[in-house]
Order: sequence, then C-alpha cells, then structure tokens
Amino acid sequence: MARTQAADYDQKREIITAKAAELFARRGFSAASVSELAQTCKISKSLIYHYYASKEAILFAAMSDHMDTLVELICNRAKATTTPEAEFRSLTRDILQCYTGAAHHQKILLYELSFLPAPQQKEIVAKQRAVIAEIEALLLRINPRTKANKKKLRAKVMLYFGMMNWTHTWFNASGPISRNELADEISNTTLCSLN
Amino acid sequence: MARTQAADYDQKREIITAKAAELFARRGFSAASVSELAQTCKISKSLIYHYYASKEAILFAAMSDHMDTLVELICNRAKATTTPEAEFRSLTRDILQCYTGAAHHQKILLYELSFLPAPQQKEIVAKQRAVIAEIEALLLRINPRTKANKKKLRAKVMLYFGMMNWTHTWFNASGPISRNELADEISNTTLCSLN
DNA sequence: CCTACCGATCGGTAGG
DNA sequence: CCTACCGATCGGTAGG
Repeated sequence: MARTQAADYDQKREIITAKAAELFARRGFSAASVSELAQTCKISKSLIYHYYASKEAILFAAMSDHMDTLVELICNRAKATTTPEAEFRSLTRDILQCYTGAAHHQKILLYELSFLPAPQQKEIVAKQRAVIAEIEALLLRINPRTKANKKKLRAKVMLYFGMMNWTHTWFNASGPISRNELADEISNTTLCSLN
Repeated sequence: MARTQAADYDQKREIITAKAAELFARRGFSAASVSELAQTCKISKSLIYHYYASKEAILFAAMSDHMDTLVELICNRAKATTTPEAEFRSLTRDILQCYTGAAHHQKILLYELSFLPAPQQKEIVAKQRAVIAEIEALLLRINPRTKANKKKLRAKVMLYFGMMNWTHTWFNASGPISRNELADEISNTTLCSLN
C-alpha cells in the first residue's frame, strides 16, 4: 500500500514543519533542539531526519512556505479593477492578515534568516526583493511624480515594511484596534507621505 | 597596586562588553559561544567569568548600556525652546544617530531580549516603555486632538518605532540617503499622519 | 531489493 | 590570568 503511506508522508512532514516554525519562533533557531522538536511532534529524532536532511533544511522549508504565500498574495494577485489607492489599501489588509495568521512563520522570517546556508538565504532574499519591488511599483502608480526621486521612493517602501514588520511585537488582534483598522492606519500614513 | 588594577579592570570589562555586543549581533546570542568571545578578546574563557557571572549577564550589560543612553537622550533631554514639532524632528534625528552609531547594541536589543532571565528582561522592557511614553506625550503636545483616541495615538507611536527600528535592516549611512534625511522623512510621515 | 521507522549511541562542543 | 577539566547536551547517524 505504497500510496496510503505516501499520503501519510506529506501529512507528517507538514506537522514537523508547522511545529518547527512554532518552536523556532518561541526559542530561536539556535536554542531550539531537534530533540525538543521530536518530543513536541511525539516522534523519534531519527524520523525527523527521514523527512529533512538537516535542522537548517527544516527552517528553510518553514520560511519558504510562508514566503511563497506572500509572493503569491503580493506578486501574483488578480488584476485590480479599482484605483491604485484602493488596491494598495486592500493589499495592505491582505498582507497584515497573512502576517498575523502565520505569526510564527513571519517571526522566523524576520529573526532567523541568518541561520540558513548562503544559497537558501539568497533564495528567500530574492523573493523578499520581489515583494518589495511590487509595493514600490504600486506606490509609483499611485503617485507617478515619485519617479523623480527613486531613492526617496525606496525609503518610503522600506518605512512601509518597517511599520508592517514591527507589528508582531506589539499588535494584538483581540486588542482595542482591529487588524483592518491597523492596516488602514498604515495605508493612510504611507499614502499621505507620498504627497 | 590595587588602584591601577581597578582602572585596568573597568577597561577590560568594557572591551569584553563591546566585543560581545558585536559577536551577539553578528551570530545571535545562542549561536555565539563564550569561547569565541574569549578568542576575539584575546583572553581566556575563565577571565570572562571573572568579569561576568554568566553569558546572560554579558548580554544584559550590553543591552543596559545602550538602553540607558536612549533613556538619557529621550527622557532626560533639555527642555525644548522651540515648537513641539521642531523638538520631535530634532529628537528623531538624535535617536537615529544613536541607533546607527551603536548598531550592534541596537540589534541585540531588538533580537536577543528573550534570552535574558525574566527579571533583567523586565528591567529593559520598563525602560523601553518609558521611551515609548515620552514619544507619545510629545505627539500629544504636537496635536492635542489626538487625546480623543488614545488607542490610535498609541498605534501611531508604535508605527513610528516600526519605521525607526526597521532601518537597521536596510539603511546604509554611506548610501544615497543621509541619516538626517531619513530621520526627517520618518518625522514627516509621522507628523502628516497626526492630522 | 525498497521505504519507513525505531532505540541507542556516535564524535564534538557547549557553558561553567 | 591560564590549562585542564566537568556534567550535559548538541546535531546527526549507526545497525536492524
């Protein structure tokens, strides 16, 4: 029954990756041990090495999954039927939803990237750059005059990601401000800086 | 000659703390080893334990030093003689200068806080809260109408720190935008969101 | 022959 | 201020 085992394979692999993302986010990649991950998954350590070649490979899988979701969301999204402003506001809501919905993945992406071997690190960074470029292009469409100062536009994009990426340290979805209210506040702040 | 030894003591302690901040920032607290720190300082590992009780104690010293500098800068600054807006712009420049001037210390403050034992962690967090409260009070002075929505004002303050704290990932002081230009861009963005 | 999986243990290195 | 070490635990792999 090789087919049923293959199905089980993918399922177990996903459990390991998800638990690893949580563990790496909570304790940091270096401080987290493969033994601890095995205990959390209630499997043997050897079984983890059946699914992944190394501890780093687990980190890469967790990061890649999340980064692919972000690229899909930002770069491969449906053509907007509204104004660029409305598109930016809507996209910002979607990104923040993706961030808060996969908080562990988002955290390791921000904190543990340096623990990847150089080739995998480059792969993640390339996708991050694509995401940044997409936001930059969108801001340029909103205000074409920003083309005159590319360096300043780039700074505005990075300040946007600063606001977005820092939210995980303080924002609580069940707190006084809703996720969409926060997204709109970030959109407003970025948009008013464009003029 | 206890006095000359005491002078040498403080000097060596400072070297250890500075080199540790750099090492912890580059490799992460967990991945960095005390042996590696000793080699970097060209002293024995045992000597490090003569100056510090634990690896965590070194991290705390490096964080505390930087946090005290920030508190001094932000909370104990001279009474402004200009408008609140001008004070905010000037303070933002000073904070960014402090960030970029002590990049390693700033990085460990953002990334390695969770590795401190709970009591020391609380001590650092208390100082960070004081800094946040000071910026919030300043924004309130700039636009007193923001008092009507305290939750939104707090969000604006956290977005400000998001922009500031994220700069270390992309900003290069010898790049196309100067440190003061970036500070002014952050000030402008925050100020226009207040209206 | 293969894949899936276990208990036990490897050579090295961590903080102290 | 050093060398020599410790108890424990690390990431990764052995035979079956």
